[in-house]
Amino acid sequence: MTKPLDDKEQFGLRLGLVARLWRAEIDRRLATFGLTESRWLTLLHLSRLPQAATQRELAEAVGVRGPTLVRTLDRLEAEGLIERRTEASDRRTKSVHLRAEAAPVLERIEATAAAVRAQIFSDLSQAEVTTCLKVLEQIAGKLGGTPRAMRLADEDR
Amino acid sequence: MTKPLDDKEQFGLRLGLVARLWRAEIDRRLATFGLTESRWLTLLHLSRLPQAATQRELAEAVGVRGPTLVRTLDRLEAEGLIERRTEASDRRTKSVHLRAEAAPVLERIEATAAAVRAQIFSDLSQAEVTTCLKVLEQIAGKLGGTPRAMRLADEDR
DNA sequence: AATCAATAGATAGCTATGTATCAAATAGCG
DNA sequence: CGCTATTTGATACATAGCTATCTATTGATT
Repeated sequence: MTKPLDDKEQFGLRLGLVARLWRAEIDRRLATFGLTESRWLTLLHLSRLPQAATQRELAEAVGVRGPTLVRTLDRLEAEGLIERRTEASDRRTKSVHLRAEAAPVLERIEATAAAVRAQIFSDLSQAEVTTCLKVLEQIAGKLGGTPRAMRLADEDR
Repeated sequence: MTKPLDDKEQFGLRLGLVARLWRAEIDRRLATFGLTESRWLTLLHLSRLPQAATQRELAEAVGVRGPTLVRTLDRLEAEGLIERRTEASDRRTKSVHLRAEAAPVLERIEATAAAVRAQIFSDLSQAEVTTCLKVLEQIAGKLGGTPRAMRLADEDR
């Protein structure tokens, strides 16, 4: 009949579900501002990267592939929040810049992200969060996908 | 270039990233069998639900919305792995059944899932996994109620 | 200098997820 | 009985992820 799943058997499914729920919650809260996860995440990373970051660097920071970022940037550019500039030093690259119009949007993003975190972590200890994060990082390592942020430090290969 | 985000700020991004990596690993391993996550996950739940489960029940178990399941079932049905039957008792509903052709596929799925788990959890203690799972459960609870699939799993303990 | 390999970004096509909406069937209420 | 609300599954459309492939540019080798 129905066989119960142990902790490890449940893990993958639960992980996928929580990731989807989290995304949906953010989408719901930021929808009135015309923002979805891919957009706000891109803006947030952009605001925290050094100026004149290239699309490739930004894609690594966000954790998506090039083509995915291209479409996200297309939208953000159409909305007037960012702009792409061709650099003289290497005309293949385009640096991505926040426009002034993005400032209030970023404020809203920061506030919303903080509110969601407050809701999500209210009953969890720092130790639990840290342990869970460590588990996630180790899993990422096993899956050949070292988080992009860490690979940026390496810079070789 | 380092990430100026603390543990909790990183959490959502890391969660989404690991969920995507996990899915990609499964996709890679099962691709030669014409299976993607949505398909094998659906088959797996179907094999663990009581016979004559309706599409609605199956969607809740898998953790997706109706339209998503409809399309997954369309493919599985086209591949001859499942069949939909209209029930006389309520002609709105359709019960979903595994066909005999699905048996070897399910065997393959179970074996692959076990192999992936072995790879992923090899360096993690049971305590860490349990803590992480507990965190995920609490987050799921905060985010719009307990996921239905989990309630089903919990019920048969 | 010319040629070939590598890199950055863009495009196309696939899969998959979601919301909104629809038709059909059922259930409930007057 | 007849009207309305609810439920079930299907469809349409939008967002977003991926790989494969294309163009332009750069770099390296001969």
